[in-house]
Formats: sequence, structure tokens, C-alpha cells
Amino acid sequence: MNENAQVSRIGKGKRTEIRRENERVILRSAEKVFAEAGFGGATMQLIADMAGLPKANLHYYFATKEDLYRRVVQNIFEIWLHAADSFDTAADPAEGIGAYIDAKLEISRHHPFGSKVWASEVMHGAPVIQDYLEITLRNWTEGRIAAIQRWVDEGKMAPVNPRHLLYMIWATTQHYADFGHQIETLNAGKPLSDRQWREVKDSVKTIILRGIGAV
Amino acid sequence: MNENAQVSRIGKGKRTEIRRENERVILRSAEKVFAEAGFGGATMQLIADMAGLPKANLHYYFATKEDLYRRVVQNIFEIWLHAADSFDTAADPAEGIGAYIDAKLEISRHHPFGSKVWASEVMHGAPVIQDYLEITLRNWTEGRIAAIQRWVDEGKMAPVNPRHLLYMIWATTQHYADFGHQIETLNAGKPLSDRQWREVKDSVKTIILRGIGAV
DNA sequence: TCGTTTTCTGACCGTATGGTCAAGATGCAG
DNA sequence: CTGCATCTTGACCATACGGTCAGAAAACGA
Repeated sequence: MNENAQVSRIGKGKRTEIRRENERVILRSAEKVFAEAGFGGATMQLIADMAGLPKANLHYYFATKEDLYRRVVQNIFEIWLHAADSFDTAADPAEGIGAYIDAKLEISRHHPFGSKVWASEVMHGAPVIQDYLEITLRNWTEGRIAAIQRWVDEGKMAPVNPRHLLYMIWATTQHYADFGHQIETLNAGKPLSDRQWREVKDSVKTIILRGIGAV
Repeated sequence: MNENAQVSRIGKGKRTEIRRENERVILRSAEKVFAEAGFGGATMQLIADMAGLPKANLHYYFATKEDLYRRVVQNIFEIWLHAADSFDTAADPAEGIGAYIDAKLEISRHHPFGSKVWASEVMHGAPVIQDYLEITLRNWTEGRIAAIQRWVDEGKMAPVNPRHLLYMIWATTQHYADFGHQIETLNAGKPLSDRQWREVKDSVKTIILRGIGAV
């Protein structure tokens, strides 16, 4: 099997596999618990129960609650960064920004816990990931702002403030994850259907792309 | 003085005034602490210290931490509802929605803690205010959707999905409160200036109003 | 002034939590 | 098989937290 082959190539057998698998299931449980209870409300016991492991075992893999939390937030940050790849390869704003909105909404749909943990972390003053904000995110943002400004200068879209356009895209796409419970409540208590998610993508792209004169 | 006159009319003197003032300062401190630490991370001791009162005194005015939290969230909800009054008196979408965006951004600027507590509450599944979501917010939302749909039917704006337009407005305006720390970090660590806030209002209104064909 | 109501507060309590530890179980190389 | 490294786990600990309470202090009405 390909997976086993890779495991034996990278790791050293069952022991490495055990570690990998346990860290995976712990991180997965931690992400959900942190998202639903916040850092302060989350307990190692809850995470342990959800992971199906004794609490002491968590502390074997992650020394402290903060270490575990840090790893969760870092994982999310990685996903966020890779989500923007579509931005770069596009020639015009309708294609680039449209694809970016689609990608961000896909993450909100399939990775809502991560989005919530990120939101919670930032709302509390980003005590854990301040350096990421100041370096990685700042650089990333400046790059995209320059790209949008280039489109503006080329006359491919209306002269909008690129920064606030980015914020609007972030806010709107993440809203469907962070406020998913509210949206579900206003949807008769039911999660959005496939059709409704298509409607979301369509509505968001329509308003924003027309709003920046890219259609 | 008018205020004292009202106090003496409603209350019965210094005792009532003491209660009113203490509840006010406690709620004010609680809102900040809940916003910055989340419900689980907030402690009664922290709130008491910030309010300049002994912890036992908090429990004299608010029986439990949950009671105090509930009051904070309810206060915020009231503010949110009143913010939408501008919506109703307007004849066309440019005026109505423009004024609504302005009002929401004003709240984000001057009442960021409230917005954060609300966001946190919803993100955690709205354990305290689920009934508000299901009744008050649902009714409010249906009313505004109908109003927007009327504008669409009258040809005053493009045929967009009113619900997702509302969500976009909520998301974008609240983003400047909930993610204020991130925005500040991306603004060289400095809060937005008066000029920058005007720029925000202008950018958001420009993109959305053009996006819905209301200009 | 005097008795009653309201407000204030230090000291205290039970519980839950993050974290530790030592001893045992399991995997694995030689 | 043997010895070492890794993994597992129940029991335990110190701390911090929400909440209680009794009694002092202050406000108040008569």
C-alpha cells in the first residue's frame, strides 16, 4: 500500500505511526473543543474523552494545554495561506477574486472549527500568534494589495481600496463558518444544503465582483 | 438637574442610585473581560478588580457568573436592534442600506467589546441567547428581507438575494470590531484614524451599493 | 435617635482543572 | 530472547475558581 510505503520511508515503523496517529486524533479533537468552548472553556479532560485517550496521554504528546492550542492555531494558519494560491495565477480580477471567494467559502464549509479557533484567537488579542500576524500575514496582505492595485491601474476594475476589499472578502467568507450557528438558526435550524451553498457563492461573488466593477 | 430629577422620580434616593451605579460599572467591566477572555476565560475576580469592588460584592448584585454574562449579552442585543432603525424610514436602497452600514460601523467603532461578546456567544452555539435568535432575530431578519425584496421588485436595485446581502453587511461591519486587533496589526499596530474610518465607510458603501446596483 | 433594610466584605468551602509521576505495558533492535 | 526506548495510565497534587456566609457598616424612614 502506498501509505504504508510512505510511512516506512519517513518513519521507522509502528512506533512512528502510533505517534503520528495519536497526535492527529488529539489535534482533531482539540480543534473542535477549542472552537466550541474557547481556550478558557476547553478542558484537557474533554479533549481526551473526545479523542478516546486518558488525559495523562495527552500530556505525553503535548506538554501543556497552551502547546496543544498553539499547534491547533498554527495548523489553521497553514490552511489559510494555501487557500490563496488561486489568487496569483489569475489574469483578471473576476477570475482571481472569484476563485479566492470560492476557496474561502469552501474552507468555511468544510473546516468551520478552524475558522472559529482563529476568530477566537484574534478576538482575544492574538496572544499566541501575534508574530504570525506581524510578519507572515502582513507580508501576504501587502502582496495581495499590490496585485489588486495593479488590476486597478490596468483599468481592469474600479478604483477601490484594495485593503478594505480584502477585509470584506475575509469577513464575508469567514462569517459562514464563524456565525454558522446563527445562519443555521435563521435557516429553520437546518444546515445549508448543497443548493444553498451554491447560492451563497453566487450571491457573494455577484455582489463583490459587480461592486468592484470587475464584470 | 434633569438626571437627578429623573432619579428621584424613578428611584428612592441614594440607595437606588448606588445600585444603579454599581450595576453599571460591573456590567461595563464584565463586557470588557468577557470580550477579551471569553466566558470560560473570564473570572469574577478579574471583573471585580476592574470594577474596583470586592468579588463578594459582585455576587450581591449578580447571583452567578452566568447571570452577569446573560445581562451583558442582552444589553448588546438591544443595541444591535436599535441600530437598524435607519433602515425603515428610507425610500430607496442607497439611502437605507447606506445609513444601515454607517450605523453598524459606528457601533463597531465605539462598542467593539459588545460585538466581540456577541460573536463569541454565537460561535459557541448561542447557549444563552438561542431564544433571541429563534424569535426576535428571526422576525427582524424576515422583515428586512421583505423590505429589500420590495426594493428589488420596484426595480430600485439589482435582483440579489436579500438574505445574503444582509449577511454580507453584518459580516463586513462587525469584522471591524471582532477582528479589530488584526486590522490594527496590519495598520502598523495603530488604531484606525478618523480619516481611515471615513475611508472604511466609503469603501464598504461604495462596493456594496454598486454591487447591488443601487447607484 | 432607633429599628429596619440595604449594602459591603473578609474569610471560607467544595470542586474542577492543569499538570506530575511512577510503575507497568508494548514495540523493537541486535 | 534480552535489554532499552517508547508509550500508557491510574492515582495524585497544588492551585484557582465560583460561590457562600456571617457579621459589620451604611442608608433610611419614622
